[in-house]
Amino acid sequence: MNDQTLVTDKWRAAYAARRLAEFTSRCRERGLAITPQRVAVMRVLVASGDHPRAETVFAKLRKEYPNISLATVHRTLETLCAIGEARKVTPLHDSARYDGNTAPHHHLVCVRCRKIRDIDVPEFNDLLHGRQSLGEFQLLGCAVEVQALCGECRRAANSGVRTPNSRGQTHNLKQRITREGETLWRKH
Amino acid sequence: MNDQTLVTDKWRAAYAARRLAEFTSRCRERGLAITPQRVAVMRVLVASGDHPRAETVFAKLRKEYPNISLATVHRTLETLCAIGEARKVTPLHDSARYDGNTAPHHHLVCVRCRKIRDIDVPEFNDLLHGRQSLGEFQLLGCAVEVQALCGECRRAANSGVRTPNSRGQTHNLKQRITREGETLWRKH
DNA sequence: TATCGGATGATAATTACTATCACCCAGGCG
DNA sequence: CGCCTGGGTGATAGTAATTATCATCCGATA
Ligand SMILES: [Mn+2]
Ligand SMILES: [Mn+2]
Ligand SMILES: [Zn+2]
Ligand SMILES: [Zn+2]
Repeated sequence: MNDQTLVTDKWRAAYAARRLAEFTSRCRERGLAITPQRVAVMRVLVASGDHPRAETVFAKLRKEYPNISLATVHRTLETLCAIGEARKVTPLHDSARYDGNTAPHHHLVCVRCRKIRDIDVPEFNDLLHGRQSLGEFQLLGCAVEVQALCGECRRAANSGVRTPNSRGQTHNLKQRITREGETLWRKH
Repeated sequence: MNDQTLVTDKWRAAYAARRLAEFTSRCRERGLAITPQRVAVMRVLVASGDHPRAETVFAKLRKEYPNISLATVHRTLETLCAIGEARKVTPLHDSARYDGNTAPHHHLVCVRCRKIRDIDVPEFNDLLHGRQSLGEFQLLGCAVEVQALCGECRRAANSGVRTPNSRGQTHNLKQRITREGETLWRKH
């Protein structure tokens, strides 16, 4: 883990050009219409090395498309994630989750119901190998989040219920999800 | 990384008892008042193995303290994090952050301004060693989040500006923080 | 036990989405 | 190329999760 581990702007620029070139055909494959807004959101996102939030993408787009709606930006970003053209860096961002366990440990997270279990993998506790800094950054620690499907959700997924957070053309169906193990209903 | 990596309920029960026993003296050291609400939030949190959200803690507390306020629960949970008696599993939960880079990579996050930089550490890409499951969970992947302080924030921290998210006795001072690199002002 | 500053409860305000719905336009068809 | 049609969009209302405000309370110390 040396300074080369920081991804460079140069790499990203070339990567962005390639991804953008493929984008319209990817939409066509998926049956998604190629609208100026959709392309623009993709272009701004893929050109950003800073993991922007919807507001930030919106702000950049407004200069070019003064009439674009923030809702469209939110929708489009979720669509891009759903078709695998983007990812959310913050899959657990919907509400803050607290932990009384201050011992060093890591987490196993069900991507569907967001159940979180503690795991203790000694190997994960020294991933930084005592390294104190990386470029301009002073390193403080690291957290491993293992994405998984819990038993309950695996069964549900197999029986054909769609996974949550996969926004698509059908926003109007209710889905059973569990949050922290409690069962509740949420619109999607 | 075998099944023993899942932390057991038994371990947690013993751990919870110990943490709770130390709690009042820890508050005293920090100059924090020992209120029934504060102790109760700590007790519920440390007894929970499920990384609850504020609402969930609130629901459990209400049975015992019908008059406790949800705001108090939010405040107290943040206080516990600030003094190191708890941690937030979701440090980036405040707004969704998107990434146009779908190549496998991991992230370096400034804990203060929430800048996120890509890092590519080949070693991090095989932490699961091809393992497909853990207990009831089907493993899908994993993400490493390296917590750090960026250069700008390190300088700010050294010059005595308090870190964000450290709720304490002084909620009423404004702080300069940057979000995704943009500079903005936020009340605290 | 009196004092006082931090803590709390009630509630208003804010932030970040998410739903609704009328209208629009991309893409298939002739 | 000019209609059709359903997904896409903009405007806006609604919701969930905090966060701020402030009068009142009460734990800590003297
Ligand atoms: Mn934990
Ligand atoms: Mn990234
Ligand atoms: Zn699950
Ligand atoms: Zn920073």
